[in-house]
Amino acid sequence: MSAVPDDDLPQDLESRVIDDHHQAIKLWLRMLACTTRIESVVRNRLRSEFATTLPRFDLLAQLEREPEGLTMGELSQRLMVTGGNVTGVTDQLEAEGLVKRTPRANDRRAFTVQLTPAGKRQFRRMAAVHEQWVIELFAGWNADEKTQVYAMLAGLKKHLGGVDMAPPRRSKPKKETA
Amino acid sequence: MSAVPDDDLPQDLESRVIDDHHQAIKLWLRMLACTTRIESVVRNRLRSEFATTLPRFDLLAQLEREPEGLTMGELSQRLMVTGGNVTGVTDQLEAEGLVKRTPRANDRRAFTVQLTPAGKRQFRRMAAVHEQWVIELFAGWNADEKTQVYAMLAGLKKHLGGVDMAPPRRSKPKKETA
DNA sequence: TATTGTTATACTCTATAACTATA
DNA sequence: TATAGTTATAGAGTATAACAATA
Repeated sequence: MSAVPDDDLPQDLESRVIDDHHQAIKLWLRMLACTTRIESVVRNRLRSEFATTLPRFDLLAQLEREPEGLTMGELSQRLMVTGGNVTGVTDQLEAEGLVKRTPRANDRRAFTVQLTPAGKRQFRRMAAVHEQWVIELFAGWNADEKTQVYAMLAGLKKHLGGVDMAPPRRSKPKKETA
Repeated sequence: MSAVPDDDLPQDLESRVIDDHHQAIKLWLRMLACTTRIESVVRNRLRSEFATTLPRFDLLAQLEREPEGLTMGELSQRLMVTGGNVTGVTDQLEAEGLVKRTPRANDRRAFTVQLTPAGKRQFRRMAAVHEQWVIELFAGWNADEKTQVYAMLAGLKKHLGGVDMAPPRRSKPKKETA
């Protein structure tokens, strides 16, 4: 049926490739298949092993590296989600005793959010296991391959930083905000 | 603040790296940052340019490469989502006139789902633009780099096929299902 | 008036499970 | 009894917008 039998797993998103030889698309679909799979394994394991989610884990990770704490706004920026979401996740973590909000002396609108001692312990426990998972998931690559891809991704990431959400003009450029 | 200034974008998920030198974790976070960014650009543009979503686009793509059509169950497998979701997406696309369900002669429980002529036209229009986006997003890599990563990802993907959702036993192996 | 954070709401995406109609 | 598909429901994850308190 398909003119391109490809080489491995047939029944996943990568098979979205039509019958073409378009390098970028094929690369993208394969890369997406890998990250989707890894992310899904991590999410599942975080849920079954620690009854938590990736956004919660990420929030704790941000706090772990800032012992001084962060404001809600700073968390929102770093996690790249809107403020309402940070409020919700923080509420949950605070109810579980893993983080605490402390009013700021100089600006009574803002809080400092920090890990509690229990939060620190819990996060470190999770982070250690999480790292083993990632090591396991990337065992398909040896150290050299990992280093190589890591270096290449730096270039891609830098490029992506300059790409706009809005598509580039395909028809008349129309004076470009004149 | 952070002992590892890293090299580029400071305020995103990659900054989830703590101050360690753990190769696999650093690689994973950088890879995730890239794919998240690309996926988010694609989702946004699909919405703003074509008022559609990635799952809808993916379903159309599956049908486009199978002119004979697919059953709901086959779509479910290929898109790696449960049946109820396929029903929902198919309902929407059918309402928009892009796909059609045809009862099967031999098994009256099942349908053949196919693109309508309008669906074919619409998908091809979207696919062409989508490919340009992906080319633009991967312009940070030259042809050699793309080829190299594509090849390496094959190995990673193959490895991931053998990784279980459940974490490997970390304590007593306990007879391993005897 | 602008900013910090919260609340309310809604939509996408996905899963599970009960259900219908065939087989 | 098993299978194909649907329906109903729930929950994660995210966004927008109106709002309160403070700056």
